[in-house]
Amino acid sequence: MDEELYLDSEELLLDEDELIEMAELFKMFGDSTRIKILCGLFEGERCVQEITDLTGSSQSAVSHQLRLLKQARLVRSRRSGKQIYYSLADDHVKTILGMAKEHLEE
Amino acid sequence: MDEELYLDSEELLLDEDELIEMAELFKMFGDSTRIKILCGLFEGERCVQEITDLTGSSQSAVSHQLRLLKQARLVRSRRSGKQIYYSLADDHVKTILGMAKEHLEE
DNA sequence: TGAAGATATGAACACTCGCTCATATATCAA
DNA sequence: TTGATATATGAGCGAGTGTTCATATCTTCA
Repeated sequence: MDEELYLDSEELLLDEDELIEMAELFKMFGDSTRIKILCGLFEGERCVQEITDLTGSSQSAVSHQLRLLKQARLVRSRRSGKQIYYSLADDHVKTILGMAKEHLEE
Repeated sequence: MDEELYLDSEELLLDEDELIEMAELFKMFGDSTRIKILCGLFEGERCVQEITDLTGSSQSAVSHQLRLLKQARLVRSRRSGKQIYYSLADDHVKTILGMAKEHLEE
């Protein structure tokens, strides 16, 4: 059994659980609606209605996706009156998307 | 129509095509078999048989995944006799996986 | 309390994905 | 050429995904 994979000089080790966790994380970035949402939050928090307008998807679709993004701890939410405001949970989101852009530009 | 999304101070702009391209890229990372394969190539090129042993998947499954990774330009291949050796096409792969690991460790 | 607005949720459906199984292709050695 | 080894490929299947539609929940205001 290869329970752990030794990866490189940077000591990147992954066991079976981390592997699955990592795949789950990347799945979140693997949909253009979700990327739109995440990019829409780059400049700061936005309520669902704003995000819906931004992405051009339906309110329901956006809400379902926001739930997934929240479960993956990529976004946070806070209620203010009738609206719920979402924001990026982590600066790594920006970094990861930026890295991907660089890759695609080659 | 929001044909372009202005994203942040780092000038990350994405049009509709780039958005889809980026989602396609991340989909490649969204499966633990493929991550295993990519990680297995961190230290250098390996032939299909080695990769198959490394991942614990079937030869056929690995071959299918390698084809996808190649289409996504994440790996290259070269033949040497009966074997075909695969290697990472890009150092960004390491960087992206490393970034994800950092994110998960928080 | 009741109506209206904002968001979330569940069911259903079409579509995609990753696997297996069988088979094809390619290369080498005898 | 024949057989053996290495890899690729196509069909088919079960599981998962993203959307829509209808409806539920939560909040404010009158």
